[in-house]
Amino acid sequence: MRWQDIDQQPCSLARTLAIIGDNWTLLVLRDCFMGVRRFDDFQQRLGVTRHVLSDRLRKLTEGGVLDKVAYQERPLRHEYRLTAMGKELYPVIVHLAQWGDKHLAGEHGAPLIRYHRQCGEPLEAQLQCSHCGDTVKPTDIRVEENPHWKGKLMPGRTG
Amino acid sequence: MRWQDIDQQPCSLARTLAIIGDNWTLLVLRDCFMGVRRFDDFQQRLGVTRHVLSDRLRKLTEGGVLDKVAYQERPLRHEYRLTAMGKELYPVIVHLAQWGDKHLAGEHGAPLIRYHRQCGEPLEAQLQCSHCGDTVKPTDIRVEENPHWKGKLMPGRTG
DNA sequence: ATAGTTGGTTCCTATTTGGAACTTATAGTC
DNA sequence: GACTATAAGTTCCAAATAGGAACCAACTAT
Repeated sequence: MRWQDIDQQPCSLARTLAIIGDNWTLLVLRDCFMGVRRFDDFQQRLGVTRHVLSDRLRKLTEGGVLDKVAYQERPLRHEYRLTAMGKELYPVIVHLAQWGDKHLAGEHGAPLIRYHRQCGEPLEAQLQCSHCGDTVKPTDIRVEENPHWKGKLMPGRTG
Repeated sequence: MRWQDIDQQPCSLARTLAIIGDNWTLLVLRDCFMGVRRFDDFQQRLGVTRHVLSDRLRKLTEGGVLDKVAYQERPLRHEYRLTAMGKELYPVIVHLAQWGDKHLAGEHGAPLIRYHRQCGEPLEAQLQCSHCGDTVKPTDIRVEENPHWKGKLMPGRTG
C-alpha cells in the first residue's frame, strides 16, 4: 500500500495522518500555532525546500486545517491561517512537545516553556474526560469496534 | 535542511518528530497500542513494505520508544514492546484519532469507539493541567522562551 | 524430503526530496 | 526609464527514499 492511499483505511488515525502525517507538516503546524502565516516566514524558520512547503500548505488547506486568505491585492498575496478545525489539533502539538521536553531536552533544558495562566505553573498536560472531568490514564480506556467493521480492525489481544 | 537533521534543532517538537514523525511511524505506534508486537503482524495490518517497516522499528527502538526483546530461542525471534517512555505517547494517539473521529469519519461513523471505564461514556479527551486540575484551552497557555535561545525560536507575534 | 514460519535483507524501478535558479506582479528608488 | 526589492510560488536536476517482489537463514512440523 502506498502512503498516499492511507486515507482509504477505516481508521481515524490513518485519515488524520493523511493530512498532517507527512514529514514537515507537523512542524508547519507548530509554526502556525506560534503565529506564522506567510510562505517565506515558514520557509526561513523551517529550512524546508520551497516546493515541499508549497505541497504541505496545499494539503493542509485542502484538508481544512488551514485557510488561505488574501491579505492584499496588487500584487495579490495570500497567507495561511488556522481554521477552527485546525486549532483543535493543539492538544496534539502540546503532547508531542511535552514528550520531547521530558525525554529529549539537551543540557540547556526545554527551548520553550508553556505556562498555565490560571495557576501560573509550567503546564504538564494530561488527558481529561470531558464528561466526568476525571483524569484519564491509558488503562482507563476501553476500545470497542464499530460493528460495521467487526473483526477487521483489532487483533485478538488488545492492550 | 534535510528532514533527517531536524533532531539538531532546539525544538522539542522537532526532536520528537525525528523519532516518530516519519510516514508510517505513528501508524506503527497505533498498532503497538492495540497489542501488536511482531514484525509480520505489523506488516500485514499496515500494508507497509517490509524494509520500510524494518527501518521504522529500528528508529523507534533506537529512540527508546520500543524495546526489542527475544520471546524464544531456537530459532531466535524478537518482538517489539512499548517502553514506559513509549507508553507516554498515548495522549498523542488519542488526540489524533479523536480529531479524525470528529472531522473525517465516513457514513458509518468512527471505526473504533473509546470509552472511559470510570464513567462509561465515549471518551472526549481534553487537556488538563496536572497542577491545578483545570481544563486547559489553547488561550490559557502562555509560552516563554528559555533564555538560552532568546529571540531565535519565536516570531514577533504569537498566537 | 518438503513445506511452513518468522524476521528480516536484497534488488530494481518509481516517486519524493533537497538545493538552487527562475517567474510573475508590483512597489520603491536612482 | 532602469534597476532593485518583495512575496509566493514553479521549474529543473541529482540524490535519497519508498513500493513491490523475490530471496535468505534457521529452525519446526508433516
